Amino acid sequence: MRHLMIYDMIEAVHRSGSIRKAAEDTNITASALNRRIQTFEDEFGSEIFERLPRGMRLNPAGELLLHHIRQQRQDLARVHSQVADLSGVRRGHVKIACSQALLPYFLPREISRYRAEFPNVTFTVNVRDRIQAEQDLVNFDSDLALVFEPAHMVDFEVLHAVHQPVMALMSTAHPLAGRESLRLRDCMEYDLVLPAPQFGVRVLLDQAAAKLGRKLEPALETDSFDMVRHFAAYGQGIGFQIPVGLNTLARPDMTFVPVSERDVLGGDLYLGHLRGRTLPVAALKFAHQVATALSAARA
Amino acid sequence: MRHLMIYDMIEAVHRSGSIRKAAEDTNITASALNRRIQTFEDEFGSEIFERLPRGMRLNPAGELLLHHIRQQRQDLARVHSQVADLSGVRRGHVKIACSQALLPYFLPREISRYRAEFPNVTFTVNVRDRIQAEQDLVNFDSDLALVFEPAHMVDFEVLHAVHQPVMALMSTAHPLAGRESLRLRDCMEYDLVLPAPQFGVRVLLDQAAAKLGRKLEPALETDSFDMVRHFAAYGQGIGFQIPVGLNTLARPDMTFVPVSERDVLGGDLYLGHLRGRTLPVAALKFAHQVATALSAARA
DNA sequence: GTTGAGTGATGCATTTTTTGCATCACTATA
DNA sequence: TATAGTGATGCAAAAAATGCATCACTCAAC
Repeated sequence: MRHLMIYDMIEAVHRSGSIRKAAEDTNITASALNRRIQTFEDEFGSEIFERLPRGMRLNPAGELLLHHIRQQRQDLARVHSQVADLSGVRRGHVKIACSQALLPYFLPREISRYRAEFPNVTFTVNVRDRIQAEQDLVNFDSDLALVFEPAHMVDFEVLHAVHQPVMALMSTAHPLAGRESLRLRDCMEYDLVLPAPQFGVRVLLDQAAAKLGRKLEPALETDSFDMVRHFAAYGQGIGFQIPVGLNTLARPDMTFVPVSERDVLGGDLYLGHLRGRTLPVAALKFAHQVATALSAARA
Repeated sequence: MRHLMIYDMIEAVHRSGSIRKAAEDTNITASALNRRIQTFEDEFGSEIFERLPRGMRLNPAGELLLHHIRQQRQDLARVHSQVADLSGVRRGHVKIACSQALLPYFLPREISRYRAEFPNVTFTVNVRDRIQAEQDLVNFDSDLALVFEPAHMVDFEVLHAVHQPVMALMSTAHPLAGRESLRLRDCMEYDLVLPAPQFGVRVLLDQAAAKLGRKLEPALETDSFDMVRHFAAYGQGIGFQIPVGLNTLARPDMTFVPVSERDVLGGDLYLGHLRGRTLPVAALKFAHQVATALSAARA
């Protein structure tokens, strides 16, 4: 798409903040790039960059244009994807922003299942918290977001939602292993290993503890869900996670016990995309597969 | 926007159905145009035109692309409009598809009121029936539609709706002139002048007559609302129209009497745009003005 | 202050791309 | 079977984009 090169150039200047740096990324001379920008501004009818002594910065007009550029590029990708689908071969690239819990089991399984059928579709997966994920959609950095307990949902259009109770995880040797269900106050008798306060599971647990007039004092607090699992597996601590982040078969040395909904209500896992967007076929069909898988997993 | 020239060329070829004809419209040689199309198809990754012995026709991939082109052009117009608004001067072009009833009084008044404040905004007004209006929105041929009793409303996003009772119009000399309200069967004693069957007002009247077990037999049936008004003014016939298509001041020789809602329920006049679209500032603000005017007129 | 390293802008020669002309191969229609 | 329409293409000319060298300017460090 040679005729859209100017858009790449504008984005490059925006990213690097200077024509000279952007020129390197674009494999072009600074003078050529400079004149492309100038010519474009002439045609566009107004400047899109502020000229600062230290470089270039988008002005408000440029910000509006940038959003248009991203949107139109995404829509072109959608067209490409649909055209490929016309000829029976599904092609495309799917960008996903997701909560950490989806990383270890769920997404790898779903992606490889999908790629078994459509090997020409490639994926990008980025870990994003509840706020960043939505921002990613707005900036067209991601096609799909899969988020536990999202924050705003303003620009978020829900494709599918499933309820996720909070599960306690522990070594099979743990005194509480084998119970059908756990009360939160039972857990608090033992060492706790909790995700950092910004994560959805932690927010739910904190709220539940507050309701009991208690405060959770974790033995280990981490921003890595991997760490939570491993510490719970080898130590005597109790970790917490939602079902989609767990896999019974993969961890015979661990037990997963639901925390009673009388204490912790659980939260919702949302699959969605940017409000009003038309997804490329590849992304849309993957979303359907994920939605089906989520429903099946719950049952 | 030189870099979007290729899109104009593609549309030109699509419209004229042949490279040679399109070349004339584009002020370019057929050979140059031909090679631009070929180069584009190479970059795009698939052909977008079928080569027929009699010319070129878009293939399915081309249809998808064409829709993208129109959409992105409209979105660029939106950006331009918003950028102009940034500098305080509102610029832009507003394309309106509307029912015939809006033409004589309502739209001219609103457009000139708007242009008094924003003289740099220009307008296109096209008369479209209830089905065509929605199609216009889908093809990005119109920004706004103002339709009485729309048909599908699938791709139609409603900005505003007002109820419009059906009014009977007649010369002040007509025997029924001066009544506060009319029953449909009273009208049927006299010559009727009705719009053609596809129009909203007619549909409502036909339904009402059917409910009475009668069938309307107009003395004059026409697809021109102008004709309805004039015939009713000079002859002894009774015409029908919705309030927004009438202006008491402009026609002292005519009387407008509401038809009882016990017979004819009236219909709704909808203002809207293509579902999911972001309108240019010029169009959006005009829509607000129209919405306000419609509400005020009803009161 | 002075200096130096960074910025964007610009004149000019060179390279690349686009265009126009002439012509070919093909196909319906009369 | 002639004819008038279609798209495709080789080649030279025109136009556009690029690269190099350099200017004018700002800001931070000395």
